[in-house]
Amino acid sequence: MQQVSIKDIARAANVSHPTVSRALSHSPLVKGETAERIRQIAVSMGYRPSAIARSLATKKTKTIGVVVTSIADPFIADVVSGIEETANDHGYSVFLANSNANPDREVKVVHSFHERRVDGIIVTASRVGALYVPLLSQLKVPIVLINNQHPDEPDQFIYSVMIDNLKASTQVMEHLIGLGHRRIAYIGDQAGFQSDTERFAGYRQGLAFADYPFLPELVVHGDGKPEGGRQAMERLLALPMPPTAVFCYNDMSALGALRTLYGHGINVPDDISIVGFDDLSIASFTSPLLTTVGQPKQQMGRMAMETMLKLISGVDSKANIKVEGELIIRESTAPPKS
Amino acid sequence: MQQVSIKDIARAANVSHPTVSRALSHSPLVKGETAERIRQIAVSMGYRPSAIARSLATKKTKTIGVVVTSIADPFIADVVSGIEETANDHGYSVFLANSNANPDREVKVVHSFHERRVDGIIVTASRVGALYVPLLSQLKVPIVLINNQHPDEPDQFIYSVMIDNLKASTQVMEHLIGLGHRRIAYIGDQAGFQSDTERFAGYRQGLAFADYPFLPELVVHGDGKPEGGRQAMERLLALPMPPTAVFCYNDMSALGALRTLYGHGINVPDDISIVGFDDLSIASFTSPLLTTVGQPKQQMGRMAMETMLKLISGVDSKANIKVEGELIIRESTAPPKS
DNA sequence: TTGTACGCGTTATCAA
DNA sequence: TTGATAACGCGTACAA
Repeated sequence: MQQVSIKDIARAANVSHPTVSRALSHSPLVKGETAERIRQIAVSMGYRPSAIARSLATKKTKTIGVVVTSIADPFIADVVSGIEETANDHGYSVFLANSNANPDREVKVVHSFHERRVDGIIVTASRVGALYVPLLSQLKVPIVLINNQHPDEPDQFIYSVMIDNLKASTQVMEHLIGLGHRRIAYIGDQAGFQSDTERFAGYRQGLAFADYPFLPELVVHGDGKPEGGRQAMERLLALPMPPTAVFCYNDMSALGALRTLYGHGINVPDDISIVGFDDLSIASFTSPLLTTVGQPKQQMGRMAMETMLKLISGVDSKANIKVEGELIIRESTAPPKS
Repeated sequence: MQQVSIKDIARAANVSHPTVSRALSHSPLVKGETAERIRQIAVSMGYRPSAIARSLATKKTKTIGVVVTSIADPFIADVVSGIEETANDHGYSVFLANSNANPDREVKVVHSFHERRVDGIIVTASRVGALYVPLLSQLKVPIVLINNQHPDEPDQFIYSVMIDNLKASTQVMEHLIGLGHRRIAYIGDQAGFQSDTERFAGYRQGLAFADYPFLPELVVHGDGKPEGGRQAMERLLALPMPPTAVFCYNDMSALGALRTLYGHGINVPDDISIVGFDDLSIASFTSPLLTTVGQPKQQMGRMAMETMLKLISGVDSKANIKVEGELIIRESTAPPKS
């Protein structure tokens, strides 16, 4: 008899298992005195309830599944950290699964979560969300998306937490324009990602507000990673008239851009200003420190989990939560040279 | 009847539940013909087995618990990614829990894993391992530690995967000395961490091999994070005779050191060479690119999980796996000036 | 206030 | 090759 069960305790305490069960869950139905005695015996026997058996009986597992495209992505890691913290505080455990943005794997992961009867599923930064959202809603468990890249499909079962990209990127443009920049470039992500689309819209809106012309040659695309940013920046430098400031889709791209400029001996921010997006922790340790848009990453995770808790308990919650970014001005932006 | 169970299938197929169970697990005991029919019905009814019920019956959950000090630590995130991948490939799901290096929380987490009856526990970079290792071994589930910071206590239940710090840091010293450096500083972590102790030992060994004197003033301590590295570097610069090369305990510290040097207008590597340790992805996007020691982070995660799988299946495994680091020479190291 | 009896959805052990 | 029946550890009506 490896694991001690309530029956063992019942035997030791000369009561029935239900009484033990009640005593341990602090039910008012059991006499305080005996309840106390039972609890002491439980502790002395090193009893730990089986969440498995409990789940089978209650039909609740107190677990939630978290799908990420990659846990090695620092942005996502922060979000997950917020989810996990809140979950743990409320007695929930989190299953973590990597999808690698691979549709087959995503389907597999969702099935696995289903079989484990998770009480809810949180998906972060799903790029192929559209593919399996229908699959998800079949499960009839609450689903919360964080920074969903396909917010177009309206589904009453889907809740989301995302940043207000438009507003934040408009602020970036105001900052740059306020410094006196006119030739401002945009290094985007691949086409079709909602966050890129929205940030780009902010870029154009900023230009429009200032009555500056939109110059298509100043818009190049990377891949959201340093390498793409590097190449995109090379293309901008090859222009007959390069920009004096560059607004990068995210910090990772900005890192690549910074790298290219360093390689060309171009000084940031004296020669060219750079702005990122995300405020990854590295942004505070580049040289120069990166001006960027901070997203409350951990908090977004917390909010997603709080939304989840409400949904699980049957309370309705705001379907689409928008959080605000914060422009963090550091060292990579300055007025243009002349 | 929300969830369809094997009983529902049994009814639909006019057989008994055990037969359904056997058919679905491809038992040879059931006639191929009926088995096929049962499986089709199962699919058409959208059946998904309940891992909960299965676990209760089999006493195996096919889950493992992963304790991390912080999932936002990029090193750990990579390791976890390796664990998760391997786990998933073998039908295991992973519970992720943050301990924040907080002993109370670690104990809570371990209890939670116990209650969920995980088949094994992997702990990464535990700094307070000593505190709850006894607690862990009580559970009688396999435990694998990754980069345990307290490998001193020999416990037959504990398995580990760690990097050969001594060897790697000796290589770092050989590289630096080979470039012609004589005044080489060491920026360490806080006292008591095994990896710091070992890397520091490599530092001294490297010095000894070259017959260079060990100069205590060239050893300063950070906190393993950029801020600590920054301050440590300031202290080194304040020396009457600053070093020409600095070996940093890890990349995060090196980032801080780089930052300080940038602030002082000191060129890396022309004026001072810098070496890190870990090869975090940022190391390939600093300016200049960081010379560092690569650790097979994902692979360490995979190896830990593979060890776990062996232990779970009763096969014994190597108790202490040491993996080798790899010196990656990039741009932050060069011969000293004169 | 406590005990009896049953159910949760599977697997396992028999016997048929 | 299949079907009864029990078992896993807990929660919960219902009865006492």
